[in-house]
Amino acid sequence: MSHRPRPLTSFLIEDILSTDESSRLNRSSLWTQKTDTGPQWDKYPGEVSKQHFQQSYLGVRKDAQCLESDDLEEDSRFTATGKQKRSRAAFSHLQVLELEKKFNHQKYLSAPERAHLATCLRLTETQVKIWFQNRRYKTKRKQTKDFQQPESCGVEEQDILRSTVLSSFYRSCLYRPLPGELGGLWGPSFW
DNA sequence: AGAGTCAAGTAGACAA
DNA sequence: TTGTCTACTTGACTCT
Repeated sequence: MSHRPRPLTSFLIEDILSTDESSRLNRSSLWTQKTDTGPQWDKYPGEVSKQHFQQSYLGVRKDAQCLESDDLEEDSRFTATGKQKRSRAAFSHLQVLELEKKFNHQKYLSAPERAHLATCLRLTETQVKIWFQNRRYKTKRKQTKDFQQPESCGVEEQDILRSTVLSSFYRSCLYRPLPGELGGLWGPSFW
């Protein structure tokens, strides 16, 4: 069986509008990822701008039909040389927010902490690990850049972080939390 | 169209 | 040997 990356906008709108979680899971199980990432069905809504949402809305049904009627789209998932295209999961703003919160608190995670965070955020441990690796490198790069460009030193990292996360949140104005997100980690006290 | 972003891939180093 | 680290690079995607 070949591994096919899930297209970014596939089922996006239906995922958001549907309240039938099991049907969403069934559809997402059509796809397996190249890595151990697993289906990413719950990760896209928060990353999509209103404009992109509106554009996607027109095409999503066609997209879903193609997927259900199989291989019409097959060619688009592979390069001209027959190699599989690489997929890039887009974490939801809430996942990023929680990762950032954790990162602010501690730059390195132990294995149990990583496992716990991964479970809470419905990510794999590898995704959490890679995110922290990338985040540390990003921070270091930024510090280097700031050192070379002292005029930008007035802005605190926390402010940049906050604006990034918030703008991501406001952009994705169509986000609706899943039932499971309303309690626990994303409870009312969170905001 | 080109620049920027970011998750994932790669390579080499290190520790247990 | 295995797992994780840094320091990049790659490739898909978004924004302007």
